[in-house]
Amino acid sequence: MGRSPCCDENGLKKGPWTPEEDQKLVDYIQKHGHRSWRALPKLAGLNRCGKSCRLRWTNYLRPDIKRGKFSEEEEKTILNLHSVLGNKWSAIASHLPGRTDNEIKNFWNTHLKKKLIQMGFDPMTHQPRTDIFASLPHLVALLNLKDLLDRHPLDEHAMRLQAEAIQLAKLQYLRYLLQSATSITSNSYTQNGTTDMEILSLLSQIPVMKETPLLNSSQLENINPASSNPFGIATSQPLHYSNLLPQLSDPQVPFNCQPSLNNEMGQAATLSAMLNDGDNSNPSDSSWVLRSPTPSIPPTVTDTSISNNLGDASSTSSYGGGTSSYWPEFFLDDSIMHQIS
DNA sequence: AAAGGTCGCAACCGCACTGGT
DNA sequence: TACCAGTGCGGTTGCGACCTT
Repeated sequence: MGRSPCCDENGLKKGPWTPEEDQKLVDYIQKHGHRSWRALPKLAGLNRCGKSCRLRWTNYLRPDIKRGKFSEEEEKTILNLHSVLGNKWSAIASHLPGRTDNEIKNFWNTHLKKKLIQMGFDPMTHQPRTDIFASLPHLVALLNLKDLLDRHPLDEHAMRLQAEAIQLAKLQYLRYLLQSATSITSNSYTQNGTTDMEILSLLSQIPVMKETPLLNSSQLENINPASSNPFGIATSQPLHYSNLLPQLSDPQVPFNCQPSLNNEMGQAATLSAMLNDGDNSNPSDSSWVLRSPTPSIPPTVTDTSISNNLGDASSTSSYGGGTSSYWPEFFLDDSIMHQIS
């Protein structure tokens, strides 16, 4: 309020800076500093507004700026800090010497955000997306692709990549089941307006996986809100996951490994065990150990493998490729991955 | 080889907020 | 309290590089 825009004067140059302009700005700041950005352009002999000079200096010309690609370490730092700080780019930049907030923002918007979305994580919450219905058609296509590939075997490398993608699809699928079980108990419409019948229609398109059946047809039918959910609990009653997770009260299970009511993966693990083997819900089973929210060992599924399977070979990052200390919350232990597969 | 499309990045715009006077 | 300069941020644009057809 009560403040005039800094760039409302006519005749001031905009757009890309020339090397001559850069030199003028650098020379002036090195000699006199930048006490007043508004006065600086005239004093430095530049036909620019003060704000433009400030941005050019802080985002490009500052001598301590580091240019070039972000390292894997920087990428992990950004992901970690963003999960805590959100879009506080300057705060994040303060932990990355030589990087500007604008540079980090651009890197986030062009790379990291896409990567998280591609992997099924909400880029704002860093948790598995709850609007899984939105990506369900994508997963259906993925599973149909597997069905196709089963009939047309690939070489060993391609098959390994395909298997990783299928594992991820299964995880997404389990999350979907949990989400649907919850939403079914409260509302027949999901957040994005998808009806349960539409979801069932999509589910019916998923080919049966002979070697690793996740659900048989009757279990699929049980998702129908008109009958009951996969837990065999009347849908008119809310789900109480604590009833399904006796290990919650097991003092031998480390606190950060105990799935809470909000821990989707804990619920997914429970469900996966129930679906794969009705008697396999023994809480003392070592495979129940879950990753803490900041696991030291990342999962084996890489974005590269996923993108390869999805036909997008543009992403080559090694995110989650073996040394990352960052991972969105609630990812499954390898042993659970084995249970699922 | 050329045209069109896509992507990544630097830079800009507008607004909100903070702190000093 | 009002004004002003500086700063932070989300959103957007322009353009060059690269890719695809």
